[in-house]
Amino acid sequence: MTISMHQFDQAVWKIVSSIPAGQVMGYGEVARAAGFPRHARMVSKAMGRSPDPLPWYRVVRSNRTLAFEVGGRAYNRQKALLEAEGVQVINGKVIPVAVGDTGDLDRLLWGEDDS
DNA sequence: CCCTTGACTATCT
DNA sequence: GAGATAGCCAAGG
Repeated sequence: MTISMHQFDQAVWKIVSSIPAGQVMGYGEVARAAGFPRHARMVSKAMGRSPDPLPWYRVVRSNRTLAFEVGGRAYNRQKALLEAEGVQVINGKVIPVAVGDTGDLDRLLWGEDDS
């Protein structure tokens, strides 16, 4: 018989729900962890098919950016949820809690400018 | 069966 | 670092 994507879905749900708060995973990472490399695009569909709410907002692109258009509705929702867990999101880019202070970054995060 | 879509990724310019 | 290009793979029309 055919091995349906059911397996994939279950694996994805399990992995995504296991992502600790304040941490994020890439779509490709999730797919790989689920045992289905190169199925990054399917991860989103699998999450959408989940019967239970998942921390979908902890899943980002491989380059650590949000998958939605900056400023978009879904984007703002994901950004808010992430920041509620201490994860900074600047212009679509996700910054982990343990961010190195380089001064430049400091200014970026605090939105400071010359005076 | 062919073509389009998409919450993607890697590589090159 | 940003934009373009190619590869990827399942689902739906």
